[in-house]
Amino acid sequence: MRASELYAPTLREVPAEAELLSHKLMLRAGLIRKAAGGMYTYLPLAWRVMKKISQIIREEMDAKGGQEIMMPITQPAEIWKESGRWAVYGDEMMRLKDRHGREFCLGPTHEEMVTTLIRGEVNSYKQLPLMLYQIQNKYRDEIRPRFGLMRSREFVMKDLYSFDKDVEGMNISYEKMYDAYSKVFTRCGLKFRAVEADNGAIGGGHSHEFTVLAPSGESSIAYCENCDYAASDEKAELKVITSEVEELKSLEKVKTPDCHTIEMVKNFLNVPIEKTIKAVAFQDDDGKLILAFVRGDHEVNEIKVLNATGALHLHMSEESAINAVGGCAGFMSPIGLKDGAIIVVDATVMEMYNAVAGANEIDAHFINVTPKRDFDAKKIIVADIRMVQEGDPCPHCGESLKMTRGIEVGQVFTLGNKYSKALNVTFLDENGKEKFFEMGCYGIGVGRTMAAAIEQNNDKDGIIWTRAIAPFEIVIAVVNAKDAAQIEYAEKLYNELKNLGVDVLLDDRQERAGVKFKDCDLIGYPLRVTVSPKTLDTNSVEVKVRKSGDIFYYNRAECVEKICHILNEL
RNA sequence: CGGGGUAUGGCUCAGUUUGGUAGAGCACCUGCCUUGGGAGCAGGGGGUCGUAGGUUCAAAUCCUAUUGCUCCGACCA
Repeated sequence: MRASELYAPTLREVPAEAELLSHKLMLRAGLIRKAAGGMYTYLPLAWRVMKKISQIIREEMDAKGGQEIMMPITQPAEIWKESGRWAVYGDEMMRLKDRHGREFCLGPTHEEMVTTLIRGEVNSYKQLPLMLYQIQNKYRDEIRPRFGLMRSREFVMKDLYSFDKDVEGMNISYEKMYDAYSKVFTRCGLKFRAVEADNGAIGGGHSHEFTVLAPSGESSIAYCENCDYAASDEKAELKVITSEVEELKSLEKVKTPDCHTIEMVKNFLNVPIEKTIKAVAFQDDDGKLILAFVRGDHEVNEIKVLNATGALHLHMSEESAINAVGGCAGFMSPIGLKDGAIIVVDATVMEMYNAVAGANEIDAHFINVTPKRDFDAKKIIVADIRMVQEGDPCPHCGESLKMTRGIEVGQVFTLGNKYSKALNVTFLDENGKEKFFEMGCYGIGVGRTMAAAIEQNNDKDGIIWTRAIAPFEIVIAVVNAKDAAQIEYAEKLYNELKNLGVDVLLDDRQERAGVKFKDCDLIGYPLRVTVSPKTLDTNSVEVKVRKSGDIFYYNRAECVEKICHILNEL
């Protein structure tokens, strides 16, 4: 490919619409252009990257027995009504009607499609396991598309669906996909973690999110450097922190004028923050008051509160609800409250001795609170309800957890028979018994993977592609393209490399050298070979590694071999 | 859906307060010059100022409505 023929409109200035670094770089480097909110055209460079990522995915899916298919983007409403998700999916689903008024949607996902595909066709356990996948556009009418390809309304996704005869088989398929995903993201040169995730409404099975580590990511994860443990911040389990047993002092009420925050109480009474108990008041959808208590230096994890109480949604409570049970905002504790509230106490709080907690009256706190003694065990729920913090012990090995942010690029989870049951799709097992398929589904955002790679690999000059997914592996920059000698020299080298199967771009544009160098750095080809009057004089070439900035000079005779060698190291 | 911002040439923006007939830089075209880090000189093309109403002798500018985009929040496989 010649740069003079390549459609890659680079920009000097950043369009105002972009905020995220990867988004800015993709626009500036001429990778993408916006068509509408959350919808982008992939220009040649981006599409080359996407094709390379897709190919890696294909190879790894096929290696596990996956078979590629292509299902329609447009799906009939009937199957969604049958599974019950036509109503559940809400505004996020793009809906349309044909000329006869029949309802369709643009597929946000394809469980219904693939499950009904095999309905009546796969009838025997002998045909299992089966893994089908596609790489195709998905549609989700996001409330707020943003960050370019990170959160768009139309996006390219690989989705694979596994069908097994039993849970055991399903778990094997899951493990295969977990392994395949690790290989895919490793080959893409990404630093990532497989993060334990919540299965949410589906429940029961396993779920991992494959998260690329990047400070700009939308999700926050806790991970351990000592073992493999990693979990989303909301999912991260926490062990009880025990404190040294102390001699119990008697409960005492003290005046704490105007001390309605933990910080003020701590300072006023001059106690360490670890000796204080904090209250957070929620109400569920029915208006039921839920009081959550954690140690003063901890934060409440709302998801865990939901799980502990069985509530479906939480919002901050009205003051009147607090007053109704004899509480007092800013000065609350479980001691002496009237019935009517669900009280959830973090397990770590139950291990505290002689602590400070609210007295349920204005400007007063209790001191010497020992929850084991002073809280009414019959009226409280004890559970892990705190949010993980940096330095908390790993639930697997006990080492300190680290916190980081990440971009979710893939997810694997087991579905069980949720969809086969809803859509009534069965087969006959060894005993001639009718059974529902045990399914799993596994997604990778292709565009998001590309964006994440940029987010993780860039510098002030632009993108730094890893070789495996670079739009071109090498660019040959001709300093003066009007000089026939340089062009001729470069073309010869270009052909040699091309014949060896190297993915090479010849920058033969009649631009000044500075423009070419800037573009090369911005687009981020892993290797740049420069042909100039200087190199011509010495019958050599200059090779620059984008990532390290290292520059090498090689004689013409040995340069092809040397270039291939460097390439293999990248 | 709530709150803010914004809309002027392909891009970045000025001009709006105080109405007077549209500007800069970059990009583009032509020529010259130049070729190791987004050069220089000269000439040139391109905008019904988001849209629709209204006020006015006169509207990019003031008023009303509407739409797109964007940020924060809520929400989110």
